[in-house]
Amino acid sequence: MQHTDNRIVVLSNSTLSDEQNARSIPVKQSCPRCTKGSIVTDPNGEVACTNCGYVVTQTTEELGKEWRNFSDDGRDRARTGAPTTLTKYDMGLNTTIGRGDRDSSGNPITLSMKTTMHRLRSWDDRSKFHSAADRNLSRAFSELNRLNDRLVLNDMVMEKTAYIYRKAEERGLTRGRSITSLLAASVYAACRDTETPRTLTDIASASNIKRKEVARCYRLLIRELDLKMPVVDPIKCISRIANKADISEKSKRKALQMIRMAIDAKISSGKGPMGLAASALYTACVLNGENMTQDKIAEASGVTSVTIRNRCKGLKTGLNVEI
DNA sequence: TAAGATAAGAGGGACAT
DNA sequence: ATGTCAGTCTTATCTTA
Repeated sequence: MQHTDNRIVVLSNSTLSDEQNARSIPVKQSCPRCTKGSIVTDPNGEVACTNCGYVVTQTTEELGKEWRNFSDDGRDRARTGAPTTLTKYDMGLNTTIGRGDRDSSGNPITLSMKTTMHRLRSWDDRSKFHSAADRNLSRAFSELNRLNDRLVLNDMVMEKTAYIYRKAEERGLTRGRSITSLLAASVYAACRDTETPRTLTDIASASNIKRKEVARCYRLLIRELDLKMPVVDPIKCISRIANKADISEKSKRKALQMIRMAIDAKISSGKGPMGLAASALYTACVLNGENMTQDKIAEASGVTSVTIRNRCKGLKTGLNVEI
């Protein structure tokens, strides 16, 4: 809210920062109507004149309870049901005919009414999927739940996956492709986007789809939906591998330092970040005299020991490191 | 047993046709 | 659209210390 001379401009609270809000609500201001009383904000958030009761704002926040009571005994405090989510084909906003066999007054319903209700319920269920797209989404999201069981994804990734899949469905990318592979690709994209550490191989094995198929669909999504993915940072890979392989803090720091040098020396471009991180860690361990084999790091990082050796060669020549 | 070397092959990106 | 090419990464196998 803003007071300018004797005009009062009411602004939506959301357009103001907290600081602005704090500054713009006056403690005392003379009333624009009676000019005798003063405008104050009462405990309920209502801004009104103390003399004539003139309310100067209509956009006060509701400060009372936000739940409602749907039962007689007052204990069933409900809000508005489950939150909406993109991971349901109808965003969780459906209505269903219940399965109870009593009417609204609690009396048992007759047998003929029971069969009628049963028939109505069937048709209600059948009419749920309004389009092929709804059916597609419904199947995709039940698949998503299965994947979630195996990959343990958080809500953020789930919602992001659903968002990406919906976009893909809108663009007609589902035509001629299996739901599962496109969904797996969406999951991978969501993981990449939220920087959740899941490899293509993880997702491929969880969804029983060949790695290259998931990769192909993933690239399709990136291309068709213009998705911008954060670049996988070898520095982030370092701590992941180090944790998995139980590598000391000292070697971790050393590896980080080497990665930074490698990036500066421009010998990192075109190389897989995991291989780079793995080789830096291995080299760091050797330099610190830690007992660590290439195979252990290879296992922890998901690249082969051959790759580690090749990257090590590059690091040695590029950074003049002697082992 | 770990490390290193080598070979063959897969798959994708860049580029030319 | 299709083919070629350089470069990366993988699997497999063998040698060396």
